[in-house]
Amino acid sequence: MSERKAEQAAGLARHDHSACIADALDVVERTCATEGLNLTPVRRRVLEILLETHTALGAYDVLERLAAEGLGSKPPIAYRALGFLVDHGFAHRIEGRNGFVACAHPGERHEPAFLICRTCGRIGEARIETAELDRSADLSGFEVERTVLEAEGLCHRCVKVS
Amino acid sequence: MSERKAEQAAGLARHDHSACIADALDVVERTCATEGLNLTPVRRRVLEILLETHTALGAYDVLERLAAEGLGSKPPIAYRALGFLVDHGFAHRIEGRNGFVACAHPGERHEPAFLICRTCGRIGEARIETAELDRSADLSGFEVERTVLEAEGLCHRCVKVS
DNA sequence: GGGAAGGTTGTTATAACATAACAGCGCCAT
DNA sequence: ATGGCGCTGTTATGTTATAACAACCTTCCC
Ligand SMILES: [Zn+2]
Ligand SMILES: [Zn+2]
Ligand SMILES: [Zn+2]
Ligand SMILES: [Zn+2]
Repeated sequence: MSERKAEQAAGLARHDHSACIADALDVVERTCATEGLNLTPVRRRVLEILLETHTALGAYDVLERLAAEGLGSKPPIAYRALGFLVDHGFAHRIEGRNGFVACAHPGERHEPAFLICRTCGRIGEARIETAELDRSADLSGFEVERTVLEAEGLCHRCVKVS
Repeated sequence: MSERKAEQAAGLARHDHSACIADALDVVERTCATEGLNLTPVRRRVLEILLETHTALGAYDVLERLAAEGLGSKPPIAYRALGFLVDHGFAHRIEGRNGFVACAHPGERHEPAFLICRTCGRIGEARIETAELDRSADLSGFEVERTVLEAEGLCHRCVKVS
């Protein structure tokens, strides 16, 4: 340990969001192409909807958008598309909010960690760090398969305001 | 950093569970006494119910038990008691399961981390380690207030079986 | 072509989780 | 005694998620 560099969480800092969306879509399209995944119109549209904002959207929020566009109006439509995106790492579920965000690092194998602003709802995605938990798990003979790490607090903007 | 010792997660290892329950109840009772908290019959009973098992119970599981004992039959009864326990650190919410567990370290100020077995459902509670996340948060100017850390996998028993 | 298999969508219905809002009651301090 | 406060009781409703099955399409094989 020691000199590993932490990096800024993606999504919270000022950035070119149009490029952010275009890049993500591009990576997901390529990944689906090379891995034989079927990025259907509904799935693609749900990804676009998630990409519009760095906040967590509920399945029913997404569904409302889909319905307005004639792409489906029943819960399973939204849940299935979201399930596809989450299963393949193109989106993540935010447990603390019963919601979903587009992945900020699609195509890179990673375990995500989130910084969630309780005021404005914006979410930054970092990479995970669980060294001590892993040690604790080892001691218990526990085999970790998946880790949920969500930090709630105030983003740089909302800290100033409060 | 460096020589900090990781500890085994509480709850997964073999232990004297009767003592585990009695100790927890005792600590909570003392804490309530010294802090002027009102550990009412419903609240105490809900804590006991949670303490019976190191797995996550849903609010409706708890409610069923309460109802069978004539202590209340409507959702708010369970949610309010669970809310009290969580607010004062006597129980924790497990986001990934929409459930609740009794705290394994009541009375000690701590941020919990959980090891959740996907097969048997047992949950171990460790203390948290988020050094790198905190660094990442700092870089983003993010002020962390609360952290959810839940690792899912196989406990030592279930690893052997599979 | 016929037809089975697999994958996606469409739809109904219901399950599971959570809270708003208000009424009533006991306690206790003014 | 009465007004405030904290807790419980209750109704009603809101929100999130899934089971189950029907319909349709493409692919692939006979
Ligand atoms: Zn962006
Ligand atoms: Zn914010
Ligand atoms: Zn125990
Ligand atoms: Zn297990």
